[in-house]
Amino acid sequence: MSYVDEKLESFHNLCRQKGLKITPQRTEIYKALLESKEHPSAEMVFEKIRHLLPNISFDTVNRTLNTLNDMGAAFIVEGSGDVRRFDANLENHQHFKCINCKKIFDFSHKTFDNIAVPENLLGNFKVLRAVVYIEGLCKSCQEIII
Amino acid sequence: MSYVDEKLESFHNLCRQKGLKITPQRTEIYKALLESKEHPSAEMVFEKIRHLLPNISFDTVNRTLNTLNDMGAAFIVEGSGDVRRFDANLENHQHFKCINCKKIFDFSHKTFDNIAVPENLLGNFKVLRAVVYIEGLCKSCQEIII
DNA sequence: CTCTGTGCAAACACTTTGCAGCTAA
DNA sequence: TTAGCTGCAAAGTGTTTGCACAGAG
Repeated sequence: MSYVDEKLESFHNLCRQKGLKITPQRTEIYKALLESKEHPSAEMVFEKIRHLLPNISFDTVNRTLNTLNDMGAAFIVEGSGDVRRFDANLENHQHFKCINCKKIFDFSHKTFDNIAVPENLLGNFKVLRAVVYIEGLCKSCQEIII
Repeated sequence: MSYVDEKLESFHNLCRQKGLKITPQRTEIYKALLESKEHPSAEMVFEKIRHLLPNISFDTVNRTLNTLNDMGAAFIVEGSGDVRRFDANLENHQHFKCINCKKIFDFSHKTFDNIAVPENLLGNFKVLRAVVYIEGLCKSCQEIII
């Protein structure tokens, strides 16, 4: 079974477990997100799958992406301002975001996986996600802007 | 000279340096942001200063906050989704954001200041900001949601 | 058969823009 | 005086909601 098929199967299991129905839309949206490396926005996912499901509405895409985020099958990429971007890759990895072209680049730096959350926080807060996130200019934007 | 006055003076210097005019609106908006600990949104800043400048428009507040961000006197707080929140505290510190009530709590953890950016990133990207950001539930929201 | 999900449209919330008059330098 | 700034209004952009019908379980 391929990687995507495996992921799809556990996604379907997660749906069942949460009492959510497995619809072609949900499946395609999840698959599109899984296969994309660009951390797409709702709009980008919509464009990606409208040829597969010609009748799908943008709202369904948007709503479903929120559902994926709520159920934990994907998450909204951290960032400052701008449109929501989604990521179905739950493996430990970090993001570099170009503040000019808004492209998001994955990178993986062991030290940033499971960074130690300070003790005094743990007492008062329930930590759900500790994220290291880097912002700057990507190669091509550095050249353009100077 | 008080802390706020000092900050205000260097803000005014920064304005002059960038060729931006020092207007009462700009000053009050910057001051409100500086004195606030809640990482306010444009709306929150607007509410905070409208009694000082009764004729100020929301747009000026919003526009000015963007200007502060552009000129480097403040920045947009990282997060996932939601309204833009601003911070004029440029000192090293980290944020914990409650995903339920959206409150942002500052904390300071030496290890997270100036975290070492991986070498292979530095070659390809111009790093402007490396952020550690923690998301979860604050004490009161943990109790309510359960 | 039942109950959730979808598509459509409209509403919302937040942010940006254009412009005329105003004001800091 | 003259650039840049402000206030107002309007337009944009992205996201959410309400509802009837369709479709998964």
